[in-house]
Amino acid sequence: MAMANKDTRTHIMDVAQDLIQRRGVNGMSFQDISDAVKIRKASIHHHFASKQDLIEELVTRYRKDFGQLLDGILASRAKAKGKLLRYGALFESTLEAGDQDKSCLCGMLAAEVFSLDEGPVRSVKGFMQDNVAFLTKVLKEGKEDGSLVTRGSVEDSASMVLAAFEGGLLVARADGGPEQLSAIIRNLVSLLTAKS
Amino acid sequence: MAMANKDTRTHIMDVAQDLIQRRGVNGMSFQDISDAVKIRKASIHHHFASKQDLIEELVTRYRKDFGQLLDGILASRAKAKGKLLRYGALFESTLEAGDQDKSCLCGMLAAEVFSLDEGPVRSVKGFMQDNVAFLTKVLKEGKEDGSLVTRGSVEDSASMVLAAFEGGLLVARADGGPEQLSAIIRNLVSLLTAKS
DNA sequence: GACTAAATACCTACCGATAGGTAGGCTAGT
DNA sequence: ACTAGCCTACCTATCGGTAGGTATTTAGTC
Repeated sequence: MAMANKDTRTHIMDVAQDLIQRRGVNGMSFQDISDAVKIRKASIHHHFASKQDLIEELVTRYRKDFGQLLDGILASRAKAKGKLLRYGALFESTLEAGDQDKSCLCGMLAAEVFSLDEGPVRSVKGFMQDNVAFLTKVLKEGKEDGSLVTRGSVEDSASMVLAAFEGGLLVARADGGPEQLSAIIRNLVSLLTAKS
Repeated sequence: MAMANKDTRTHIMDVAQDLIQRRGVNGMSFQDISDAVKIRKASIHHHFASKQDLIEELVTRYRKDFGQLLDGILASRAKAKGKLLRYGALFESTLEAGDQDKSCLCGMLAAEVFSLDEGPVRSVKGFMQDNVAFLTKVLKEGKEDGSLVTRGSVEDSASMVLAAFEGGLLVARADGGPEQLSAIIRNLVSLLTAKS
């Protein structure tokens, strides 16, 4: 049939994403994928023409999946503060998974952005903008229902929250572990919570 | 005499640090250094036995230099909020320098922490702890003189500020540029400022 | 001051390992 | 007969690192 073997293809993508989230783009090689998927290195090229193509599909999928999670949070009945905590839990679950050493895919790619082709770079930027847009909605909502407070422009606050959570992942992974990330998230959400 | 040619040695370190801040550890090669310093690749090994040795010296120097800047801020007559802004300016100046594409050295190394030997990892952790310790002092001071407010433990707040600034560098470099970083810093400092 | 010994700072030439990628063949299902 | 999916075998480029040589400078001794 016309479509590729979805299992192997997805397997390759899953393994590659995992490797990038742990070691970064330049720390991940086709040989690593080959070893994990138990397929010859050359066979990977049957599914993905080049490394950059693989990365592009990876970040596109990640952005889409993450976007759906954000939409789910937006559509939930939770109050704005609850939405913010659920958003934070996405970052926490990334670090808590497996060997507690994974970062956000787009956070890693953002660090190594100059090793990326135009396509992936656009998608990484898009991911950041998606997150800022999401957070802007949540913070606005919280301002209106009186559960959250911000200073300055709401968009800037949204950028700040994204930066804190992405940076939290970075700092916690290198130093304090999942507890530090949780503490960071709790601390910022608390700071954004309106006094009762 | 007994000491190495300081000029070349320092030149290598400067170039290597620059490359890592732009492209990351695994995106920097001895050949890149060779091209920039105009020295044969093999000659780099005369000054640094291995890549990890070079990285180790790099991060040690960075941590020391950054620590002196932090001490300078602590010793200044500025109020706590002013110290926080001066601290933020350190991150801003990193991104604003040159082609506006440099990140914090330790932020980059934190992302690629699993490509590092034990020595460099310890130093990166130490850098994070230095920064949290510094921020804890500043935030405590601000709490006492009434210029800053925090919620929860001051240490957690310090972690959060570090995460936000490191993450701001990451996000801004990939997407919104120096203006986004400045907005993030301003926004968080404003959020931490006591109402007058 | 002249001669020697050693160390410094670089060089050319090379190493094995690995990087991403290509060519072409085999096999099984449509 | 065709194609999807995987294979072996191989390519060139580059990686970090090594071996060994050559000037040049420094230090010590007569």
